[in-house]
Amino acid sequence: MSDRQLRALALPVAEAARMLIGCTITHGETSGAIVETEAYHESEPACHAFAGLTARTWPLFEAPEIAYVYRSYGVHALLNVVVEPAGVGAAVLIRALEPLSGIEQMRARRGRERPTDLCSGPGKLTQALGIGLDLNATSLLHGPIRLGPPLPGRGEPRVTIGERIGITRAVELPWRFCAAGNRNVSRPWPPGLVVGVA
DNA sequence: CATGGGATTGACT
DNA sequence: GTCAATCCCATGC
Repeated sequence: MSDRQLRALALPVAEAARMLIGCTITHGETSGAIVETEAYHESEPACHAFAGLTARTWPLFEAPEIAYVYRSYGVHALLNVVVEPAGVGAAVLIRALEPLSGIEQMRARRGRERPTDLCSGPGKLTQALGIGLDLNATSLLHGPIRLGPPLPGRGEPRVTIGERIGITRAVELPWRFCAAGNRNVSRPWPPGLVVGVA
């Protein structure tokens, strides 16, 4: 992570979520570029931290640069980047990656062949990268999971902004960010959902 | 202490 | 389009 990237994690969560588009996630031999994120903040009821400091949510209130990994629907592990200063419950959900390396290992773990089936969803990408609940609250700077800056030569990705997916509360917040036109996003945009491009 | 509900996915009609 | 899997946690009695 560059100094600029590190400072971005202290920004308000929606800003951090947009900055993380294009950054890389690495675990072992597998890695990918982030193409879809969502912001979650303690002030709104879709965020786990809305419930306050509990046995489940405590990592959200730690200093940034650690992972928050939790079990979804009793089945999947979902990966978040904890952001904003310690004491503030906020995190960015990593919803999709563009596979970069270790693709054969991803195929083996996922039981799928097509590259767009490997990391095109928050539960898929943790399976493809071998990220489980045991990595909750671990450092994203020192590993085992590593967060890295965008690949050189790609330029600033165009980012589309819309409403978050799969939630029932605070649905109106425009806190979903996608690399424009990338085929690895978890779901295409329903007509009329896009509210802006950054 | 019982219960309900997901920041999802894949299989199936 | 529908639906089950599966389990931890938050909530409420």
